[in-house]
Amino acid sequence: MPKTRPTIRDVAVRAGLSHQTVSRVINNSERVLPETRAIVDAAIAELGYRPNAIARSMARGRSLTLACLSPNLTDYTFASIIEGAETEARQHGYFLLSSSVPSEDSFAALIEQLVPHRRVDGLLIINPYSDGRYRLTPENFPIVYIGDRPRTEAVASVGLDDEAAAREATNHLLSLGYRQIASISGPLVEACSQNRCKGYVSALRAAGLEPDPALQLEGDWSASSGHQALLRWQQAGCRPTAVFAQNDRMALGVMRAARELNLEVPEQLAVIGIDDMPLASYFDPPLTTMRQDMFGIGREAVLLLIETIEQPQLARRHPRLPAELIVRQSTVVAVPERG
Amino acid sequence: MPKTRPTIRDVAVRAGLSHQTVSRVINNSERVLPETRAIVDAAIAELGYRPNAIARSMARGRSLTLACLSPNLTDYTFASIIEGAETEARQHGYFLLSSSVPSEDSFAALIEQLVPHRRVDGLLIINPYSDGRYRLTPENFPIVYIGDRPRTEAVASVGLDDEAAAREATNHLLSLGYRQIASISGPLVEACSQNRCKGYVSALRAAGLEPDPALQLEGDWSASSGHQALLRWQQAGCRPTAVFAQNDRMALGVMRAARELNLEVPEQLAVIGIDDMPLASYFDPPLTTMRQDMFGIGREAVLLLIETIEQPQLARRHPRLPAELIVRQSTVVAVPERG
DNA sequence: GTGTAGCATGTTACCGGTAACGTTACCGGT
DNA sequence: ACCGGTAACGTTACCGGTAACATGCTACAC
Repeated sequence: MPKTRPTIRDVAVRAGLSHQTVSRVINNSERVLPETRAIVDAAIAELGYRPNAIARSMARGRSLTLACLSPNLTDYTFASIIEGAETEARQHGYFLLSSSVPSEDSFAALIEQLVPHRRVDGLLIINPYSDGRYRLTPENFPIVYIGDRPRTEAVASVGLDDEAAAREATNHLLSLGYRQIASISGPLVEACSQNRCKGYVSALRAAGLEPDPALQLEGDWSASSGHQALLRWQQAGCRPTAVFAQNDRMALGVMRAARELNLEVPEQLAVIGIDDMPLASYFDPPLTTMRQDMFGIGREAVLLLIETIEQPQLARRHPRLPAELIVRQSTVVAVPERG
Repeated sequence: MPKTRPTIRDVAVRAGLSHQTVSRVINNSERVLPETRAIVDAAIAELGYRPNAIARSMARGRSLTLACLSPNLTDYTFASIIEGAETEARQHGYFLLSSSVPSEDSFAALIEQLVPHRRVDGLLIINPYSDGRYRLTPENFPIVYIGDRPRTEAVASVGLDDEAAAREATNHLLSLGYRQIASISGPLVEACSQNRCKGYVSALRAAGLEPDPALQLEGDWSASSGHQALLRWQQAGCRPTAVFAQNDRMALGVMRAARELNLEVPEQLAVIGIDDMPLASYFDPPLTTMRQDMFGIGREAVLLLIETIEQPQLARRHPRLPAELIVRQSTVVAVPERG
């Protein structure tokens, strides 16, 4: 039993053929007689040969590896995107390196390790505009942005249809009769937050309501920022009857603040979020939200990236995926059990 | 401006030296005169040369890549472990492929793609005993198990000190005066669940109490299994005054069921979990739990794996990390604000 | 019968590094 | 003066594949 794995030349010797013929067989080339192929296949099976992926990458000049750079790996939205991307990548014969790059510095350092050294064939970048990292992305290299739409050409992107999702969330509240609808956004440097604000405003205007600037606050996606927002409205004497939070965590913070203020949800304050995070249905009360298909966004991102790698001349696309309204008890009082 | 990146030979020509001398410089070999090194460094800088990682892997026979195989990437415990592992790996010059392998089949397929093809130098396997995947792990290959302790030798492992964590959780409830303490475990096929049960039982015995089998149920880590557990005890006429759930999600399910049964938490039912998941402090009420350092477990796992790769002769270690009690309002009634 | 096209397979070079060994020059000891 | 040792650098082979071109054979047209 040999300690080192057999190579393509070992198989060739065993089959009594050249290593090039073996290469043709493992690459499904046409130019091989069926009986020759059978001989090679038998030799491969007998020796337990598997082509060395590194050597293949070396010869082809492609690593068949992609990387996904995310602010962190633990946030459920990012993790879902990565899971979707990883699944799709594997189906296309690629592997995915997913890396946590909290700061611009770590982002720059990782780019330097991945791109000039040819470790990966392409990059997926989540939330490139959350800080200055978009300025550090390499040029003339296959890249797909996830979340925000690129401000430059030659980079594809994919994300949620933020404006439509926000409009639908706001319309849901409007259809239930709420008129004093407050909004808490993500950081406004992110186009994603801006677009959700747009959707909120346009839904109000379409209903004949003029958006009140005092009812619009900027958060940072965290539960505590949602919590603070409601307290601030309270202190300012605003009395919203409903809150549209641009993500579920902030919505949860709002509900926590409501409890502290002895406001019943949804009777005195309706709350809607975006995401449908794992335990949203276990919140108190269960959270109405716009479900985002983050897994699907990750898959789509990889499809776009592979397209960019294999067909560089194609125009870059920017698909937006729809969100789905999930009605729970944070906007509608519980209905009696059926049956 | 050349389209292809410069190679080590381009640098050699530019420096008027051999490519081997350039190789010595980029590998910090001793045997180079300082002035020669300066010439090479200058040539490298002028050409913007970066060593090709793939070629290096090829020549050295090592990919400098590790893989982490996890049932999924979205569960916060797994994601934290992966983030810790990825961070530590990068600090040691390795990259980490993290893959979602929900089933035994996908696990086997991925192992086949990674190991015989030499894509990675070692494997991190999360929860190998949650199903039969431990039987599919390759032999004579560097592996570290995360979670359960291996039933075979030659594999290192790292995880929480489950028994101690469970003992401390139970002791916390005992110290508050609770005596009817129920327990809901993870799947009992996982050693981790078994060990937490052991800790629970030993704490009760140490307090002079005989554990009641009727108060011990098996869950599956999901919130709904925690929910069902409390309802089942209720139907069976059991009246626990406190519940130790082996993770936070099940604890959340218990609290949801308590609300449906109009049981006040913690006045009529105290609840403690394990993990300290991100929003545990935003649960209603905020959840008392044993904080698990999953990030640290991931880091430690990579250290063990690199040790296994680089010093195969060393005996395998099995460190266990401690948990930390985080007291919140699900076991202790809210204290008045200080100040 | 011969030129030639086409197919199956072989030979050689190459991808970009590293490793082993070779060469040269200089040094000190006797 | 001769020898052995060693530092500094060069030459060649090699890692395990792929790509381009070469070869030998068969079939067919003229």
